[in-house]
Amino acid sequence: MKEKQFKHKQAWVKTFFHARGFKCTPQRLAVLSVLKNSPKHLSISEIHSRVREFLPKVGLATIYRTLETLEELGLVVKVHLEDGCHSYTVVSREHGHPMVCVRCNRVFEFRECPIDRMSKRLSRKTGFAIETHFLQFLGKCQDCKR
Amino acid sequence: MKEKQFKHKQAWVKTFFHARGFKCTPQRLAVLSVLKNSPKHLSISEIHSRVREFLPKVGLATIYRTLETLEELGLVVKVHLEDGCHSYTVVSREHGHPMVCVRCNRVFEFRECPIDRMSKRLSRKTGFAIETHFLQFLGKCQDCKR
DNA sequence: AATCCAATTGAGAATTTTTTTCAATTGTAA
DNA sequence: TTACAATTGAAAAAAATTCTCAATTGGATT
Ligand SMILES: [Zn+2]
Ligand SMILES: [Zn+2]
Ligand SMILES: [Zn+2]
Ligand SMILES: [Zn+2]
Repeated sequence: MKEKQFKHKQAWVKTFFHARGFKCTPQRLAVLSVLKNSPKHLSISEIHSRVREFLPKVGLATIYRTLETLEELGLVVKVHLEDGCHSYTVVSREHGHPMVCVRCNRVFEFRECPIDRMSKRLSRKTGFAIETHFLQFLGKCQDCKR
Repeated sequence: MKEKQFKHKQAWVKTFFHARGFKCTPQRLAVLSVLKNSPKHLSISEIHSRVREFLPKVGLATIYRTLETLEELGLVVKVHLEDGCHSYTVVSREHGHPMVCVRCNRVFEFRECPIDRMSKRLSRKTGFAIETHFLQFLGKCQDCKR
């Protein structure tokens, strides 16, 4: 059951890569899988060491390259924190925004966008043509509250 | 007139530093002034070289330390971009959000916060206690549109 | 105005992070 | 299977950031 779901996902990813002209390599699948299986955002070196558990000879440069690719494909995003913006998390395909727990580092996704609806108003008001926005919430998750 | 305003601002900053237990040094004033006088966001090394026009012997480490301080004091913020989060801009004291032009790099400030009002709803809905949020708009300014 | 002291700085070294290079490997289309 | 462009690993190079420590300095106190 779990395995079937896994295979299904893998297949989907494979198609996804091919449709965009990228090869489906074990390294890319591993990085994606590591991120998908982590409730917390992960730094580059955390990703590296976790990937190495599966593929022991993967180099750090490959992690950098892979994350760049996955980010470009919209499968992962950088997590922006007070002390730097060097960790990553997966995102669903729909436009949503990460809520990051500053205590346990878990990332939840808020699957709404409060910005969309106000974009036009902002444009009208300021003359600025918004193309994209970065929105991220920092706080405490249900478990870490209080 | 302009000079008077400048002096006034300087004095204000001095008080601001002192009230928070920081010294008012030429280096800090220079970094702040460089950022205030730049309509565009600036990278660390851009800041460094501009500061050096006034104070030729300032070291790069001082720029790092100063930016950390100014950020902590809420006088400047990091600008987050697709390809990294390594440049800075000044912000007004009120809570607002930067609109960054991806063409000319100028930063405008949207002096409203669309998030405040929805924070409670989000909390109620998700159980997540928002402490801060990070919102930034990317797009084209009036001059760079079309 | 002179003194004192903790905070800050400059210089450079050290460390860490990121990018580059290139030969070897490997997905994938044919 | 074969062929080839894309991708990778390994190592070096480059860039970014932090650290150390003696010297300096802002500002409080006299
Ligand atoms: Zn938590
Ligand atoms: Zn959004
Ligand atoms: Zn960032
Ligand atoms: Zn512009």
